[in-house]
Amino acid sequence: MTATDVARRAGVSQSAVSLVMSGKAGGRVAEITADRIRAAASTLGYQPNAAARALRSGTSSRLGLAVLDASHPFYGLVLSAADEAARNAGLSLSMIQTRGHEGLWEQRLAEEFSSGFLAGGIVFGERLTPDSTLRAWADRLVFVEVPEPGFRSILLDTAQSMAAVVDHLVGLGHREIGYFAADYPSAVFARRFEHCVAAVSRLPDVALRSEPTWRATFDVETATATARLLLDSGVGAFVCDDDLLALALHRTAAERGRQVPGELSIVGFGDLDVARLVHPQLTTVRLPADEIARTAVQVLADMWSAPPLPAGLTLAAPLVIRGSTGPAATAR
Amino acid sequence: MTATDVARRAGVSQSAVSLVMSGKAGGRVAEITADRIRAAASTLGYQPNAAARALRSGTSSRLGLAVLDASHPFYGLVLSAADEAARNAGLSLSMIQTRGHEGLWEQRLAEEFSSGFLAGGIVFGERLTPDSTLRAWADRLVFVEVPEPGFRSILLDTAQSMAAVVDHLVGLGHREIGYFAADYPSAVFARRFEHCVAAVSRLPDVALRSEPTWRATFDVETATATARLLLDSGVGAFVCDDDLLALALHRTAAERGRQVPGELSIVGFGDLDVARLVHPQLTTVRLPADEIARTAVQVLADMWSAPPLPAGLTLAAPLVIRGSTGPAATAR
DNA sequence: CTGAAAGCGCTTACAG
DNA sequence: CTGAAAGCGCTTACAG
Repeated sequence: MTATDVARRAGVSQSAVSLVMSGKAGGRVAEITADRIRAAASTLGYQPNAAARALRSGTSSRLGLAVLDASHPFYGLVLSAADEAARNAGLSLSMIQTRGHEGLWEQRLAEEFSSGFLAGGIVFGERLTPDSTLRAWADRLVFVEVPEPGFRSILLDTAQSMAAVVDHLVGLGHREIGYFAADYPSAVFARRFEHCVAAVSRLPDVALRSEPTWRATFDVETATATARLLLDSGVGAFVCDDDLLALALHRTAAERGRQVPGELSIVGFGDLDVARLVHPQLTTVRLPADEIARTAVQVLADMWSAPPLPAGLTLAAPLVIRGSTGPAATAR
Repeated sequence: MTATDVARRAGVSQSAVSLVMSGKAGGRVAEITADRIRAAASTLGYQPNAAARALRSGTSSRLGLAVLDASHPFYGLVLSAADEAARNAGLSLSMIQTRGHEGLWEQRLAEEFSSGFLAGGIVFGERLTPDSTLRAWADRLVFVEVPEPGFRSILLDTAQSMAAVVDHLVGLGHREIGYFAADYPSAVFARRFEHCVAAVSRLPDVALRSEPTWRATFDVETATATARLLLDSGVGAFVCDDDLLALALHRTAAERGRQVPGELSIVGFGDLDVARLVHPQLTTVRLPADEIARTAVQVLADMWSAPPLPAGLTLAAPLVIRGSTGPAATAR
């Protein structure tokens, strides 16, 4: 089933079929002829061959989305939102997971660009290696959450978020704040911690406590083991790099009969659905997955259809106050 | 950067480059020549054009994975596991979300087959429409969780799982079991409910209660609203179509001060990470995302390299007993 | 407004 | 063992 088959059936040339099917017929094919072609294509169930189109034109209508870890619920939200945004823009979406593809995902993405598979790409929370082949496609890439010099980026105002988190806890009377860190090398978490340090250092009489052992991967067992250390520390308020870590702490506290928020305040990062599926519900920083995804898709879509947006955009990540934070025990 | 460039640099023909790069040179190209070609390709950073390859050969090394809803954590696990399994088999993976693409995902998948983009496809929890264009690719597709006549399938033994769930609850003294249903038209949930009905009907003196209003989408607000109805019913044990529904019930019970498992037993479906991030941890049926994904990838990989596996495989989905189920209040 | 033709970068018989 | 050549199904100047 090729354009030639459709052309034969409609009694026209293959070129005419191509023009009509690709929507570039405007004024170049008589409307009545175009109708005949569309009817024939529909009858035969014709679908243009994407490989041939990509090879010949070097373009496609597909976006690539690179995420750290497809199994983390946050990226599920991103993926779903990006899929919808892409569909609305007449594009389709292809995901690539970078974790487990270290040193390979850039090459694979580059290969898909040079093959004409991808029109653009969105990279979440990753940096490029110094001599990455991807650097040749700077005009088709958007980086999210971690800025990459020379590329467009969409950042989150986590400085602001952390200031709100710290102010909230201090307002509740907490003077010592612990930090529960994610044990991954990603720059995303490094930035969160730095911003928390900065937010605390604005205030006199407030201390941020972090220990080398106060870090965990998102694996439940590991996170739970670390959570026990945090509980033993006696610190009354914790900021966590991720909702999953916050929930591990939340659960371990419940298991030990430590009241949340009476004896322990917990703040997460992400605002996953599960942040509202525990009691008390989790106070957390909302990372706007849908807004990020929509914006990233739009930045790419605009690259070839409208004046470019500014190279760097920063989105707000607001603090959502729920039940897991409360007055410091000493303040009551 | 094409094969011709590499050929020029290595002083050979473009055909020789193609043979070497595609690994089909065995005995047809002198080893010393092949080395020269690989060196030249490496120096130039050559990567074969996938679109040209797909167009010419009609084959690729990419699998398509269709899931209902990329934002549900379960599919994150599936995606991540399938990605790893595909990588180990020398394949890559492309995801498509069916929710939001109703009536379109089949067409898109078919288009990718006919374009030579996809070597095979895995379809999760979906049925084909009667005259789907995908039916032409029966030999490249595997259906998961919902059988599709004429296609290979990987099923879960949910009949067995539900029997274990019901026996567990009955063993704890529960004689009335409520069913918290997922409000989606998918055959997946219809099967779970049927199997639960069958499991209960084996036993005298045990009743399954389900009401038209006892159903919810996975949206936290909706699930919570329904959970309140369930709590009002006075039923002491609930089987839920999904962990997310179970957690909504779990949380709502905690909010109202209803003891779990003292006054209410809850069983989920899925065994997501979050099932262990609440207190008490959730008793649930473990859906083996990793095993499913590995098996599906292997079935497809074997299609073109080994004797085919039996057309239908059934994997166990074991009950994992944790803290959210306990003796019936009346039994104590 | 319409069609014949070149060519995208590969793979793969085929001839040497 | 090596290379010249056809052809996958499109897009896109180009000629009419």
